[in-house]
Amino acid sequence: MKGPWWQQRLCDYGFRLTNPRAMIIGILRNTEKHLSAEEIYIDAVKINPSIGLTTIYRTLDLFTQIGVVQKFDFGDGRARYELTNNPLKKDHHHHLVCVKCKTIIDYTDFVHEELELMNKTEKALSRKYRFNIYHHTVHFYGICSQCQREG
Amino acid sequence: MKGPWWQQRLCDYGFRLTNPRAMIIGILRNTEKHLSAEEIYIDAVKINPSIGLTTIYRTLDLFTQIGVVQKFDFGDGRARYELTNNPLKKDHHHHLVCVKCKTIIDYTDFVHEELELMNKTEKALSRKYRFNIYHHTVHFYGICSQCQREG
DNA sequence: TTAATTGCAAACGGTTTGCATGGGC
DNA sequence: GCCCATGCAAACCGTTTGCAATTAA
Repeated sequence: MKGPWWQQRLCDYGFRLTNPRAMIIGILRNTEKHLSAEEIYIDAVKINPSIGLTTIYRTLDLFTQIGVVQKFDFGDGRARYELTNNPLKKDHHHHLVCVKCKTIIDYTDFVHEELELMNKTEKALSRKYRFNIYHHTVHFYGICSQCQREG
Repeated sequence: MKGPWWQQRLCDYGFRLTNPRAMIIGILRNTEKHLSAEEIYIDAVKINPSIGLTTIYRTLDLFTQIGVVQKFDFGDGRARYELTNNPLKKDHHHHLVCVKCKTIIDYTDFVHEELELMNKTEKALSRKYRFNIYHHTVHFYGICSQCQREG
């Protein structure tokens, strides 16, 4: 085979389980959470203690660029990643964020209605701007009830 | 007057123009851009050379919490701020982001339709979760046409 | 005279980079 | 042998914090 591994077809990755790519995909496949690079690293070390955090970052960056994983920013100062089309995930990224205490609420209200519009918008934007769109986020920012009470 | 300045009514701020609050509001009022803390600092230094970056951060954080400014994260590693209800701004935060070259496109398509749904959702979420919502963002992530071409 | 505000420098924390080593065709 | 991949340590960079000094009421 010629060229770096990620330019080859993704489905025929024939590497060992201790391989960074295999580990990261495996870890992300088995969780419903949004894992940070460090959380993935902690899990990866259990499989292959000699892996480095740098490799995790580099692999995740590549995966993000080729669309295998999605990178999210929840405003807590660290990026979070999840596998594209993970069947375990409901895959809705609609959040209520408190700008004071940084609490994040995953809301599920109106998601159906929103998704309908989002998908329609996504299609139209893809066409118009020739973007290959992987995912979207909807964030509402404000003050939670707790913080309102505390003035 | 008793208590810290920000617990007093905001409209009667009677401080000098070299005061951090006055400078930041003035700077944000006169731009259509999303400024980062450092960009605001650079402008502020022109008015009052003795101001420190720390004060900019602290003031912006307070302004964000009391709703005077809105804090945005565009994924470029630095926070960006803008004045709430700035008449210079169209105030729509709907973006297309390329995960490869980090290009950001402000799209205006479907904004009317989206805003309608967003406002409806905002009202319902406010009520249900007792959130005092200031603003929202809609982000689509993917690969731009340029980056698709470059493989 | 008491509390709030500020600037400086240092710390912090997540991420990136330089570089030398190691591994796979 | 030649890329490519990897780990380590150090650098990076936006942001936060400790603290002493200053300012405002």
